[in-house]
Amino acid sequence: MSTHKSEFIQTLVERGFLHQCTDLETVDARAVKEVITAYVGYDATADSLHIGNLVSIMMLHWLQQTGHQPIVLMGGGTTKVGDPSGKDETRQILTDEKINANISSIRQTFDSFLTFGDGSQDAIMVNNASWLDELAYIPLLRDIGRHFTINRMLTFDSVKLRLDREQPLTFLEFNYMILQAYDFLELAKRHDCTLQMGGSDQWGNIINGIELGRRADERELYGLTTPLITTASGAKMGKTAAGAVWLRPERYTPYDYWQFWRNTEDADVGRFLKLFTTLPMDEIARLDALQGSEINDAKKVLANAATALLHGDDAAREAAETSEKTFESGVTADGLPTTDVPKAELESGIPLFALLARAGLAGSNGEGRRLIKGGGARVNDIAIAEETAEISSDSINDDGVIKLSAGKKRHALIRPV
RNA sequence: GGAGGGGUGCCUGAGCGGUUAAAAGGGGCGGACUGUAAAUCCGCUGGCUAUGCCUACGUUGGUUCAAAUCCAACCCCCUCCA
Repeated sequence: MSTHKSEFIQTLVERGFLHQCTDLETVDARAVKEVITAYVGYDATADSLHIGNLVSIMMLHWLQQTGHQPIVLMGGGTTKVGDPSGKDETRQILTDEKINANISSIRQTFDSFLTFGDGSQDAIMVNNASWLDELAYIPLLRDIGRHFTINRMLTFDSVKLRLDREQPLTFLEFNYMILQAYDFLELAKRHDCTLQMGGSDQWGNIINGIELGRRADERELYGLTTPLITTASGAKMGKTAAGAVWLRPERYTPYDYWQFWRNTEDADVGRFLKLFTTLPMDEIARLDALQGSEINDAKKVLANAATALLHGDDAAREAAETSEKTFESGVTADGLPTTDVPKAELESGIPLFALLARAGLAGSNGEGRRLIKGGGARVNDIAIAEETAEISSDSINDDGVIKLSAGKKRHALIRPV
């Protein structure tokens, strides 16, 4: 196989971003001679994106780095309807204020990966509410609906799978692909956007946009998808006990984020370095070749690089230091999550299980008790086995805090105030 | 509109009058082994300062000493027919 002509496609391929493309040769050729404008769409259902979105964010990053223009499309309009994909959970109706607040919070994440501005290669963020809100039903049916045949819509996986499993598919959901197709057409008209990127599950929706572009406006549009990233064990990435791994620090601290990457499975390190860091390929090849416990060094590099990319160099360094102290030197690090407890309360003694719950290491007092019974609870690194043990100010260590641990990895500090 | 089937804990899914805070598996948490990895093995997995109390099997009532289990109405889902 010959290598690709454009830096953009070359980068995507060698780093493992490319799953499918509607016309790789043409996109490759165009990327050589002109600035390509491409977009990825994101829903605004929460105030933060998560690890699952990171692959496409990195792809936008490389798009810009290789000389092209990224568009971040926020689904402000589609979120108002509620994303119909997934199960038939009751959709949360979000208010406009909430959606807009979500969008501005999410925007901050993109500032870490993209350069926004007015230049030809500067990224822009747009909200599909600005056109979807104004759509009128009859004109939409007449101008857009006429280009879709039910016959064809029924062949798309998103629809077909649902029908095959004999699961209900509402008319609303059925229309979702039309709205997304419409987004692509609108972006093509407004911003001369010619490429839509997304996860492999978006393939059908992307195709629809491309077809609509050709039929409604004689535009030549392209689509490109990333593979679904799973861990080597087959688990969907980014689903941890506490829930999703969020990208906003308010939801998921830089320290936890660093730890998330540090705990990558051996088999995933090379792949993740390529996808989630911007380290040069030869450096990654060297790290990927490490064997046995040396792989831990590669994991630290991964954690440092990925955290620095999202949260900045300082935050990454701090997280690395806290981790080093906690796991390798056995020193109490002040970068751990800290809970303030009034001195007076400590004087009179607090049951350990309650303190574990307050520090967030246990979800309830009962869980705290179970943790102690199971032998996973430690105070200042000393295991406590007595379920009703009380902690008082006697436990305050030389650093003026009490260090609590749940298992080997989860630590927190109690600070008397 | 008619005829059937079904709604159980984070998820899947058993139970079909008391011994049921509810089998089993998954997931999660903890322990052992390691390298803050994987695999494996073991324990735990509703809440409550707790030999007890409270809340839970779609909703609301009822039968019963006793109901997730029986009855009624209602809500929701699925299949077939129209």
